[in-house]
Amino acid sequence: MSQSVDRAAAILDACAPGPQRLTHLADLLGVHRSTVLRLLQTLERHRLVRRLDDLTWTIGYGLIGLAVETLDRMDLRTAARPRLERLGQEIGHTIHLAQLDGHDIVYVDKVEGHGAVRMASRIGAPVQVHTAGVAKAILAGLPPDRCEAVLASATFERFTDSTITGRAEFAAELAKVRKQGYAVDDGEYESYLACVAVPVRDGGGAIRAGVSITALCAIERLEKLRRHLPRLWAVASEISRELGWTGPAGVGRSAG
Amino acid sequence: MSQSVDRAAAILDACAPGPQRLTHLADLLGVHRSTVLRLLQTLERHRLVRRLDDLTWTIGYGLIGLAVETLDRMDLRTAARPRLERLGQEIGHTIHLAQLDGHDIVYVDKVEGHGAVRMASRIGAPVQVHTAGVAKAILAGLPPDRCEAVLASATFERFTDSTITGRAEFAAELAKVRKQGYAVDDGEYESYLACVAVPVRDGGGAIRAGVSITALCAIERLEKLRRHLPRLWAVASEISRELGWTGPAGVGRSAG
DNA sequence: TCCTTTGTTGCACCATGCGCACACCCTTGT
DNA sequence: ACAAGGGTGTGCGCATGGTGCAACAAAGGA
Repeated sequence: MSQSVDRAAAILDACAPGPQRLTHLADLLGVHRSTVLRLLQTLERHRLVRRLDDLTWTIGYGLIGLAVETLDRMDLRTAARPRLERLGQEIGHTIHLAQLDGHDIVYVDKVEGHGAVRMASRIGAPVQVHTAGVAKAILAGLPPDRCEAVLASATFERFTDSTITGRAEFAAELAKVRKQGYAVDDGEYESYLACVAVPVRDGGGAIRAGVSITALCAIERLEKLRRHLPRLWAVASEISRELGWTGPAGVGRSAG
Repeated sequence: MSQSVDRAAAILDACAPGPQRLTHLADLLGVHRSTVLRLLQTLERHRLVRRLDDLTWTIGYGLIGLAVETLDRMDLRTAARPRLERLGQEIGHTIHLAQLDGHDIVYVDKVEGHGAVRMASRIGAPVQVHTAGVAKAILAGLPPDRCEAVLASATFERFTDSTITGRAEFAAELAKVRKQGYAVDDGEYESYLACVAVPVRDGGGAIRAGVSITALCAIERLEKLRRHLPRLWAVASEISRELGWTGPAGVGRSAG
């Protein structure tokens, strides 16, 4: 492990929520401000941070460029993006695409809904594995050992009255997802949000990703969101095909 | 300067174009593979890189999250995004938003056009300062010393027959931009692309950003793109107002 | 005008980062 | 079945790079 790189990474983490002063970063890291300044100067040289006019430090465009270049080259996103944009245009709700990443599930794409309210979810951020529809859609399609590995770190924290907090109860929920071919988040993370989600298959037919539609309950309750499932299954299936999957055609539990 | 952080940053740069093997990164950096492995392990711990199933290394979701979080918090982007999406929806061409960053100009937002062809421009990437319309729109509005500082590193490389390669010629072009209130790229970078651009003002009235419309000449030549200028000036003005600018209302040279 | 805070730099010291040697794993060829 | 080649991963001793300190500069507020 490299201590200097560790510190540099901590500086980057600290700068993402907003520009930070040198002395604040030194306090945060517990090192001398001359140490932080040298780390910042090296990060600045690579455009990973930049210094603003008021002498605060923020994330640099070089880092942003690395992230955007990486996202632009992801097959899953390339296959999904135009389809998610069209779907978002049609139905007007927030669309998420998420992918398994080791023992995490992360958002990899997002199409904002038409309404005045924006979801706080963010590309690159981890998904709540025990509440998010898209997480359940993926977990339900994983081999048991892989599913267990992802859930090993889950705390099953109660967020609302609807949150599933028991592991046995959650296993039953996943069995239900496998049976019906889609997952839901029925106010389990935020009581006023509802979501339906379906899995996306990779070229080998394995489930590594999922796509979801989320809406405010005040705008569209879960029952009405379910009406979009045929369309969502179709989108998932198209994405899966573009990734090389050659399984059964059509909508429903076999799709995606 | 920190040598370890320098190397870690070089690893990140190398991974953005695509996943890389350990031995390749060691060759690239000219250090021992055990050195690279330890740097990678530290970067992985902070989710700045991730290891794929085939043991190659790629940019991690943690880094992507830092970038997206930073972009999401930028006032300029927040003000611009819904307006650029609406404009893109209306006219169907690629829209760019770029901002001055020290002595560089970088793309900070982009709305893809409707057509089958996608522009290679990328958020976070630097703009060609002597050819891009959006760069000329910004440069024309800078104080002379600031403009010179940006141009100091420009090479005025000839890309097409239309490229402006003389500094005096370029100064004349900027004078023209000031006079007419908009800039163009008339096949100066790629012969088959045309673009119109206008500046965006910050809260204090200074010009630090610009917005542009780009199209394939085969779809819409420069003369027709000019017809979108009233709409583009209006968008730039709205963005400027949301950033706190209180200057003259209306379209034309005074706008944005 | 003075004090405080923040940012910056040169220098000496020591803790960390380095490469080496070895081990392990996987694939390919005989 | 075994050997060879290529790639990855780790423990350890040592040299060097990263560190904090002291001093200085700049800016802002009392």
